[in-house]
Amino acid sequence: MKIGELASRAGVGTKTIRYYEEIGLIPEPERTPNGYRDYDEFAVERLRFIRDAQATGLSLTEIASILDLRGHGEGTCFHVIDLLERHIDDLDRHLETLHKTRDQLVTLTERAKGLDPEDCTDPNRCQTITPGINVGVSAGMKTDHLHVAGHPSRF
Amino acid sequence: MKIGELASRAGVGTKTIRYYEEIGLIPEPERTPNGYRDYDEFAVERLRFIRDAQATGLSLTEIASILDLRGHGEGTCFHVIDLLERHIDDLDRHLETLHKTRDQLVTLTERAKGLDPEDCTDPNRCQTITPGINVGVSAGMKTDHLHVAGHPSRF
DNA sequence: CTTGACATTACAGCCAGATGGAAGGTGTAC
DNA sequence: GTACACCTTCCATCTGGCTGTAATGTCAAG
Repeated sequence: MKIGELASRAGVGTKTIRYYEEIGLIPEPERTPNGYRDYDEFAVERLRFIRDAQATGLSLTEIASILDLRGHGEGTCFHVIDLLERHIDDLDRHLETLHKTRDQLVTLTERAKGLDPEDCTDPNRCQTITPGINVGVSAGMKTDHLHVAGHPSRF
Repeated sequence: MKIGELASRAGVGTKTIRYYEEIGLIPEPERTPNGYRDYDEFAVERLRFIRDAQATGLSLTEIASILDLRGHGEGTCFHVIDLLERHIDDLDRHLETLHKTRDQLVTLTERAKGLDPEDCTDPNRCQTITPGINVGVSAGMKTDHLHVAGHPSRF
């Protein structure tokens, strides 16, 4: 399949695919006689995996090291297993914060809805975030080593 | 409290705080006679909220619009409530993907551990991602409008 | 009265992760 | 045979969110 089809099936742009190839995240595909990239089914899988892994906070570089486990000897294997285990750990903590903050956002929304719309023009009443809203959340949450993909990356 | 104390209490850098002020995410604080920024307790709350909201995938601009609900009239209120509701929705879907992908990463790790280390040098065996690993995951997951903060933002 | 940690501003630079555009080749449908 | 979508490479640019640097000011402790 050509790059355009792969792109639409995997839900990314063609630019992105070429970029991934350039940084070694996906292997160079076969080429048709006219020079067009020619992908197989597996490529769709791989791109989807990349998207999901990215969503968990793995960087493209980390994903590359996971995808490229073969042919690098024990050391790399252990390194990657370690990376994965630490990441899963961080991810679990992140999920916890996420759940808590989600609930906080719900509270915030309820509150915003509960306000009399007329009060919205009153600078003293329609302030959605107030002291106390965060009580019990974010205390001691250390999720620092975990990070998420760059800006235009949508979940 | 001075910027340094606020920074360490909220778990961010002083640069970050000044940057937030610059983009209007936090209000300009009082100044001491010598020109130093002077913050109150509420500022710590606010910064923590920002961190958590950011972790759920809200951009700083979106957070700003939530934080700045007052004094903008009904329209803005409804707009923000809408933003929040859609975001919570997206977040729920994202959490689902995240949980699934987490499990997938666990599987991947188990698999990597199960491989005989000697095979790691064999390009044909130690390929951690293979067709099939993603089966049942990422199908139809559309979390597109949700996005996460820029690159150095750690969870 | 100097050292050292802190603060100030202004502005440049960095990073991941794309994204855009120019200039040109390909291929199929009408 | 020409429109039109789609492909190619190369290179520049954008975005979000910081982060660093320089040049300078403030202030408490020893």
